[in-house]
Amino acid sequence: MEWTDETIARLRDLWSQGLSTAEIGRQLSITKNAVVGKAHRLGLPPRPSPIRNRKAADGEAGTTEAAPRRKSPSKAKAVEAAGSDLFAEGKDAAPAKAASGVVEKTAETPARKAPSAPEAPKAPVQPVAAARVVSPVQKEAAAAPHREAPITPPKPEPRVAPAPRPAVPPRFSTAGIDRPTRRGPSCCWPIGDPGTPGFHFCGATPLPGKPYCAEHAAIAYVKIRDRRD
DNA sequence: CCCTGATTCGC
DNA sequence: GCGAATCAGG
Repeated sequence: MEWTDETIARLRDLWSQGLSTAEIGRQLSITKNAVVGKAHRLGLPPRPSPIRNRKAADGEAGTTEAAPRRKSPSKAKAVEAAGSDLFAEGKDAAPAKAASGVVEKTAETPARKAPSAPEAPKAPVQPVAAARVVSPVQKEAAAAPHREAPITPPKPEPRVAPAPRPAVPPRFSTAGIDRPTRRGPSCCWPIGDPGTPGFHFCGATPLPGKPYCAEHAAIAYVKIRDRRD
């Protein structure tokens, strides 16, 4: 995966908007693992994860286990490697088991529920805008690749949801982020890193029904259009 | 079962 | 650095 400044910017954008990793991955045509991995490397703020930290609050009894989370995949290998030592004889360890595409990735479920709106995290992250629900459209596009239209290509049709004006009430200090002076629609393409002093939005006049101006809409949606396979 | 994100580790 | 494999909670 080529992590260009563009893709990273989009990753950060989508990430800060609270989209799920899988969703981000879909929009970027990468796996959620890639998204999560990259997000971590970028040091993006972790979003409420389904799994709790085993010891969110310490002070419990017991204790000796500082970090027994080491099960890790290496175990399989360790067994495989060291297996010849103890258990080699009686039975084969049969290390292969989970490897088979167990859950896989829900390849292309035709009818997927729209990504539920992520709850606002209490963490110091600030959702800048509502999540863009674009998946259904994508699915639609992908679901109907079979179109006999040699001479009459159906209208290009924006593959993105209209995305109503978010109009996010500034509950926290937005000082430093230059907001559009007027209240009309403005391009909300993020410039810079959210949370840093220089961060701001494009602010140009967006395309009708789109959250971005022509320039950024091209960047934002080209991949989506391209990703349909 | 499905979803989710986190972590590890081979590449 | 990257991401698949894996783990683990809801």
